[in-house]
Amino acid sequence: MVFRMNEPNKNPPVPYLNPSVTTDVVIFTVEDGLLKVLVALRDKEPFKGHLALPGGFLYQSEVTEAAARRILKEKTGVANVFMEQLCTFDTPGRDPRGPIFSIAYVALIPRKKLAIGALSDTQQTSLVPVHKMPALSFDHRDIVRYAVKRLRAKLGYSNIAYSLLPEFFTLTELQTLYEVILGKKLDKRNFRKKILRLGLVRKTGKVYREGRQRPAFLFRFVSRETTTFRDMF
Amino acid sequence: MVFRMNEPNKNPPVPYLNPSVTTDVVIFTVEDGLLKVLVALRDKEPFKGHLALPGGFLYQSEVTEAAARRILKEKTGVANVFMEQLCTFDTPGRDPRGPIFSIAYVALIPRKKLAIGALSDTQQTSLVPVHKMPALSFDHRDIVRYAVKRLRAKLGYSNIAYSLLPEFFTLTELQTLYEVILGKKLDKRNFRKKILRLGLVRKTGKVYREGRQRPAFLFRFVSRETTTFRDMF
DNA sequence: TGAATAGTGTCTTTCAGACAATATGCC
DNA sequence: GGCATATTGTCTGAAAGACACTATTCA
Repeated sequence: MVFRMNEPNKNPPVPYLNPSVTTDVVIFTVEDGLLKVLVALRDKEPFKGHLALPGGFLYQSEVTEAAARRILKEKTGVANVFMEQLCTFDTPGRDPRGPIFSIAYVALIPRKKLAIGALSDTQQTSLVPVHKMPALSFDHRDIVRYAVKRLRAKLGYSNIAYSLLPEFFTLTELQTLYEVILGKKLDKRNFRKKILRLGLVRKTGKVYREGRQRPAFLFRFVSRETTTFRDMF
Repeated sequence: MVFRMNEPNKNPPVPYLNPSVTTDVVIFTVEDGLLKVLVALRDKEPFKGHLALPGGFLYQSEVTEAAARRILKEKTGVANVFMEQLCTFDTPGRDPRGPIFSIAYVALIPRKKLAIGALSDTQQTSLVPVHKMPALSFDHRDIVRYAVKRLRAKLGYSNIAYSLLPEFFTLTELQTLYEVILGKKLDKRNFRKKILRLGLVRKTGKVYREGRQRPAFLFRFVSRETTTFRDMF
């Protein structure tokens, strides 16, 4: 049986700090050509009715990554996606209830994998573009800003983008994804040179036909293993 | 008054997980041309008598960076040095007492700033080279390995090295520091080209005279502000 | 054959890496 | 003048960035 963690100790049995720990997840996806983050309306105090990152306290014997994956599943219906630890936030005053640490995670999910229901009003969740991030509860805006920085940085030297694409994709699709995440246009020839030199993707024999134009070759990532947070450097 | 955090809840008043949180600090310094980390003999169970990173539970109302700085002060007598958050480690089983998270920090200290007493036998601390890291308690060896990775990576694009140098230094001193941290020799001309192009250091009018050879110009970092963990990308 | 997107090559600049001779101050 | 270290430049290859035309398929 699983128990939900209690509210932070207001009257702890001993006069020591047992800081409460929450996990918050920055869930990235791409929709309508924009990099978006999933935010939810809080149904409890503090900040009831305000937007925040999905998150919550840890279950019994739960580690933070498991908690992050559970939250991800609850909010999006998705499992088995790329996720890594971002950072731990413990700035004093970040939670009005007292010292509560947030161990933040980052997840990347293709838009079409997100269950429609997960974004319905009943779930009180929505996707907001990172360039128009509204005010968020706690220090969640800082967390998102930091997550965006790291996502953009990792894009340049890792295969992190595979998480947002189907197994087979065209180089145009890949480039568009990069442009959306980086927030700027890229030169088609230079992009292809760089991507192919990195050796992360490989051309398959398949082609993609849509519309009446020339078909595009489909590529795939050589490896779907993504470096985890501990390999980041 | 400050209270020390208790041992992790063995019989918690409520059946929820309030994970205990410790802070561990990877304290880097350079000695005898080697990059070294400060480790201490544990005086308590678990792993009593074994080597571990300096660390401990949080005091009442203490945030992790404050705890890390307190631990740093206790072990080395040093304050006001560069320190940044590394990562949070919560692998199940990392602590035999149960789920105890470690929020790891990295600090850089010039060897001569380390109080001699801090390294005496009474303190049970010693400096060990990173390339000969002995077995450490908990998962501290992983933490050190990750810290080294990050230190080396940041060296290439940040002014993090300033923490290990006096305000004024020669380019030869700077190069030697880089060589020690990276664990390899660098070409003098290429190093100077790169460092000067980065724009992190600036030549001062001063010169450094020692021995009977040509004096060297002294440089200083343009800024002693180091990007913090949240600006890392 | 026209529409629409796919695919490709060159030039320039910058940077990394290999490589050695000259400059300066002190004794 | 000799010693010891400081300082400096060139060449080559790799990669980034600017830039425009040809290729292919289908309607």
